[in-house]
This record gives sequence, C-alpha cells and structure tokens, in this order.
Amino acid sequence: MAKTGTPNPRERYRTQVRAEIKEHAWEQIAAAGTSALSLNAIARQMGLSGPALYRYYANRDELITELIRDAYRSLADTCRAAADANSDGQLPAVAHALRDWALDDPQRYLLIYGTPVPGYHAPDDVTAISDELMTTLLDACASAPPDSPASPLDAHLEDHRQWAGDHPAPTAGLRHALTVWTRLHGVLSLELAGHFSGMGFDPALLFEAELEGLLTNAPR
Amino acid sequence: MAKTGTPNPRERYRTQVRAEIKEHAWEQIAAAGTSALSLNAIARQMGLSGPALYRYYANRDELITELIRDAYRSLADTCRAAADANSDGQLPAVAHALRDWALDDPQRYLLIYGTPVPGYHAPDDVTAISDELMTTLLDACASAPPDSPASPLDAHLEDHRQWAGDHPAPTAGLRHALTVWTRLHGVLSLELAGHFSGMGFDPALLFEAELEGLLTNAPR
DNA sequence: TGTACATCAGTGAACGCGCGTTCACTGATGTAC
DNA sequence: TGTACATCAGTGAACGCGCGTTCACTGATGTAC
Repeated sequence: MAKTGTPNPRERYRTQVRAEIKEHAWEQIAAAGTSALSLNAIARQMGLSGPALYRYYANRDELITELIRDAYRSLADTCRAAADANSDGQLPAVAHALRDWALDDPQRYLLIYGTPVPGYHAPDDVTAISDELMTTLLDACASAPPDSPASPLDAHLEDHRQWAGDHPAPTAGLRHALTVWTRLHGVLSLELAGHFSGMGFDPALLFEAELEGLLTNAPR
Repeated sequence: MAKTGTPNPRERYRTQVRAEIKEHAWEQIAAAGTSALSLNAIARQMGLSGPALYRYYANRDELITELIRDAYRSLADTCRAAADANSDGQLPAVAHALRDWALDDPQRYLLIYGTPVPGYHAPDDVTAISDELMTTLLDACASAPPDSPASPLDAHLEDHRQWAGDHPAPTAGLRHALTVWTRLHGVLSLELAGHFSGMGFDPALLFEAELEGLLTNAPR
C-alpha cells in the first residue's frame, strides 16, 4: 500500500537509471539503427560495466520491447493531446502532430512502422496502445467526407469492423480513418527513409497536399 | 573481345555460384531480416567454408549492395513490363505489378523501401535504376486527372521538376506520380509490416480502393 | 594427343572483436529496533 | 541517535558464440604449345 505513490529512494533511483538507459538506447538507435543496439555499448556510454544493466532489464529483448512501448505511448499521447486541443479541426491537428513527432526522431517512428523483424510479436499491452491511437484517429475522422462514393471496400468493412471496437463511427468513418492512416504514412515513411532527399522538392508540401485531399471532397 | 558473349566455363561457374549465394542470402533475409544476413551462415548452408565466399564477394557490404541492386532491377523490369503489356490502363497494371511483386517477397520490398541503415548511401547505378522506375511511373501517369484542383504543391513542383529528368509530363502529371507512389506505398508497407494483420479486413480491397481513387476524379 | 604451366576454387587455421549473459563477490545504502 | 542486519547496485572474471576477414596452402581445372 504505502509502496505506491511514495517511492522510496531506491525505487526512485531505479526508475531514473532505467530512463537513462533508454535515453542512451535511443541515441544509439538514432545513430546506427535498431539492429546495432547493444547493452554493452550502452553500459560503456554510461560509464558502467556491462552486467550492471541486468539489474534494470532482464535482457536485450525486454529493453527493446519497452522502447517500442514507450514510442507507441508517446505517439498515442501526442496525437490525443493534439486532438483534444483542437476540437475544431481534429484531423489536421492529429496529422501535424504525427508528422512532427515522426520528424523529431525518425528512427523512433521507424521502430514502430518500419521493417519488422520476422517472427517478432508485440505484447498485448503494446497492441492496446496502438488501439488507443486508432481510436484517436477514428474520433478525428468522425465526420467523414459525406459524399465519398460507395466502393466494394465499404461493404467489406461493414462486415469487418471489429478492429474499431465499439467505436460509434459509421462505416464511411472507418474507411476514412484507414485512408488517412495509409496516406499519411505513405508520404511520411518515404520521407523519413530518405527517398525524396535527392529530388529537391519540399516533402512538407506533399504531406500538406495529401492532408488537404483528406479534408475536402475535392477530386483526387 | 572474345571474352564478352562467350563466357568460358570458369566464368560461367562463377556467375552461377554468385547467383546461388544470393539465393541463399534472400532466404536468410526472408527468415530473419537483413540484419541477420551472415556470410558464414550462407557458406554453411551451401556446404562451403566461410572464406570460400570471398572468391565471389569482396565483403558483406558488397553482397548486400548487389541484393539491393537486384531488387531494384527486378522491380523496375516488372513494372516496365506491366506497363508495356497494357498500353491501355498502364497505371492499374503497374500498381498491381507492384503489389504482386511486393507480396511475393516482402523482405525484398522492405530492403528497398523499409527502414534504412543510417549513413548508408546507395551507389549511383542503383539510383539510376530507381530513376528508371520513376520514369515508368511518370509514363503511366501521363494522363493526370484533368481537373485536380491547383494546390501550393503544383507551383512548387513547377520549380522543382529536375527529378523528373526531361520527362515531358505536365506538372500535374508529376504531382500525380508522386501521389500514386506515396499512396500505394502507404497501403503496401503497412500491409507488409503486418499492421493490418489483426484487423480482419482484406488489405487487397483497401489497395484497390486507393487505386480506384487514383484513377478517377471521384471525391476523396 | 600429351605434357607443362598458369589459373583459380576452396580449405583450415588463425586473428581480433563484440556480443549477450551468468556468477560470486564487494561495498554502499537504507531499514528496524 | 546508534547499532545490526538486509537489501541491492555495481564489479570483474569468465563462458561460449558467431561474426567478418586474412593468409598460406592444396588440388582441380583449363590453356598453350
């Protein structure tokens, strides 16, 4: 009872060191990608011996899983906050929050949405956060473009809306949310991976144009 | 002179073994991701000793670069062929060729378009192939939706069209090609990374819906 | 057709490296009386 | 306030591993006369 809410100094320190480990982990990931993440290297950076880290994380996988969890948590919170702060125009707010968040640390975005390691499966609580994010997106898409033409996809989604949980959005809203997701991710992931870098134009404008298309009913 | 066109047996064998090495490399990548690619493991799989592979590739990086080159080559050829075989409706043909190609070997697609290793820069000849692919896409988009509304992006692209080389497409065509690229990649990369897998709906229909939107002027 | 020589594929031993991880330990920090 | 004990952070040595890569070599294959 007394434990929760009044962490003793040791717990406090523990939490702090765990956080510091993760900071160094993010730096390493930013510098050389996730596959180059090494516990020993982190320890070295912190002026500790390798085995010391095992006080804080059972193994490398546990650390990576927590990084993924943190990334999702941060993204979900960021988007939620953007939505809440802009009850008029939630969608553009969320979209810009997403882009800013991604550009702030590309490898963090890519840890979530980039190349998956075959066979890795995220634990349930991580999936839960990703659902939370989906909910934010669905909320932001509550007002779907009213005159989107019917497509085979709509009928199909009508039958497969369990992923939206009990969200009250109409089927067109689900469809819109999916479209928002894939389109923004499309521009963003190519930008982050550097595929536009030799091309000379400003990716921000491309992102903006896609967003515009998602907000209006204008052709294309 | 005599060398080219009439490869002697040794050259023939060399080429064959290089190809065999790459096949095993792709298998390994498919099984555990690119970061797990190991020359020693490939040698083992082929019943050779590790150093033997150095007859064929100077080092690990050279092998990976060639895998990337092959992937681009294969994708560019596949899309070009699809376009040429469907002079009416090039765009849907290219789009479907792209998707089929990606699904055929997800890790191959992700080797090109997935998480990049920070600091890696593709050699010039690889960039050239990627330009070739862009040209195919531009050709397929030659007929851009005529009434797309003007956007700040159009003016910007007018000033930054060097990436299109001397392609005769109008600015709206460049814009359309970029949009095709990002939208299809958006659906495809999320699908390949497994982000739809728990959701129950059929990603093919989502892809089809996006494609439909790119072909018509219908809203959204 | 046969011999002499050059080429080159593949081997096995060896190198240094950094990794993840276990273990028995020391020493500092906090807790209970 | 002081002492006795428990907790726990961190160490250093050690493990086995697989990696990339070099090197001197053997033996087979092809080439030139």
